[in-house]
Amino acid sequence: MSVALKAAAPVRDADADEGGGSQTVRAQLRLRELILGGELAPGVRIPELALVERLGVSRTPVRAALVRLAEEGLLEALAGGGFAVRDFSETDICDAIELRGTLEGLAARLAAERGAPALVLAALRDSVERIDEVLAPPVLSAEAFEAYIEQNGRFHRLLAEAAGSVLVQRQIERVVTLPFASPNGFVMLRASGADARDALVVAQSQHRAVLDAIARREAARADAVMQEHARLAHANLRGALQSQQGLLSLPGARLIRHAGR
Amino acid sequence: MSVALKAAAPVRDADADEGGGSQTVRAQLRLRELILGGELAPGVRIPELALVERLGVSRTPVRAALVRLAEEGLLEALAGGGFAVRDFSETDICDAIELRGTLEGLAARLAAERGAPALVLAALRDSVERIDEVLAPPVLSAEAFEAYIEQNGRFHRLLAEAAGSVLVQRQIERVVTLPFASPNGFVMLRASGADARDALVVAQSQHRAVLDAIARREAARADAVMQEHARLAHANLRGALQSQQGLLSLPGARLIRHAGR
DNA sequence: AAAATACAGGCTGTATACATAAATTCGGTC
DNA sequence: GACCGAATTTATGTATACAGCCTGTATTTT
Repeated sequence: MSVALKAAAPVRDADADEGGGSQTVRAQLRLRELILGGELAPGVRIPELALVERLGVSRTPVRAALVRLAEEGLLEALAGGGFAVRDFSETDICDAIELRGTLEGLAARLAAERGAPALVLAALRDSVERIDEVLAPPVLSAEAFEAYIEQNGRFHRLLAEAAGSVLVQRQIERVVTLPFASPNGFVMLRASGADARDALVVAQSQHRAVLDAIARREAARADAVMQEHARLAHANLRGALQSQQGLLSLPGARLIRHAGR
Repeated sequence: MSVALKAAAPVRDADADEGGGSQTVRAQLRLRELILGGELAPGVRIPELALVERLGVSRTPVRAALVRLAEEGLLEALAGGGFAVRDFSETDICDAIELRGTLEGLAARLAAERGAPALVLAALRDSVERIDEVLAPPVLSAEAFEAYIEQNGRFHRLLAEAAGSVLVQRQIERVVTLPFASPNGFVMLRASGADARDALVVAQSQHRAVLDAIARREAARADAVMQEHARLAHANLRGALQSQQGLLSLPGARLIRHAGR
């Protein structure tokens, strides 16, 4: 009973002091890593005590983290109590991509209709320019890909902000939490392909188009372009599903339920 | 310390045994009622102990309910810990309506593209027929309004189901949780108006149009009609904001932050 | 032999006790 | 009289103890 001996111990324990936040936040982050890393089998109940052991915190923050991640959609609440890792079908992934496209389209439309804040617009322009620089050389290095992923993520975050609606922003954040729905979800597994740069060039042209549409207040165009932008991920998904080994490199690949099982 | 005396008492207490579910679910429902009823001032921190007293359960389920409702968007997590009731601007309400329209449009589009399950389609038809019956008489009774609200809610729930995507369904449910974003949000405060029946007739014509579009697999039409359908709420909102007293009758009216404050 | 029931084990849901951090108030000093 | 600091009070975050429920297994009965 090493746990029992810890009674009345100071909160800040020596072991596992990685995250900066509270125990709950740390547990939530660590647990998400565990899920996305595929270390917890989908569908089977996760005993809370197992997580207490693995995460090094007591049941209360574990439980809080479980509830949070269930609301996030990564876990499902079981009938007899407790939680299990959700698994996602191919259709679910398509839906998630479509959902992101729809919501980002809405964000772009609202930004165009109402006008985005000058600061956000400037940041968006900066983001696009930086991606231009990244894509300038005819062959991309690994660092270039890294930089693209960072700026791409920034662009999409800024776009969600540009709508000026916390509600829309929250909703987008929630969808993007699912690993395959992330704007960067399928980017990395294209890194090896010969047409890797071409795919990013196309995506970047859409970035520029959306930005232009928002600046010119062309709402319908902004919406349409952003929806199409998300659909790039569909093509990437199809490609990834054919070359099996590519799929395994993306975060949360183990959560995908294959037809066989 | 009446609370302390309850120590080791059986879980099923005699008092406040309304809801059937667990303590947490009961606390969540009761707390939502409290928030929507405007009994908790927006912006100020809610002491957990106050809720323990009002809800008659211990801190653990109270805390769980707080976390759930924060994820739902009705509460905001404060910087120094704890939670407070969120308040919503007029823009937020518009956004919520637009968001619902966009997501329900997506659901309708997906249902049209992929084909809705026969059972769901039949239920949708039944729902529309029942609303037809409700709207048949030239003057509507209070019971008729009640019946409309029930069937309208059923129609929208079924539509979210018709897309065949749990992801989309969940997302819609989340938006609808906000009182003013509900499909029935502004229906009741039109009950008194002279053109009350006319508004419902228009809405019903759109119900029929969406259903027709889904059945004929006309995806773009289904999407467009559903978006326009949600925009009826915009007009209702404008009307409600002009005649002040109407606003107070809708659930969660106290959460609306007025320009003055 | 098969099915149903009873028992046991473990797990979750719930309640409370404790420690730490924050806010407010009171007292002292400038 | 006003401002700053310290102490007290309170509230949250965390840990654990307890009780009911579900599940799985074994035994008994038909």
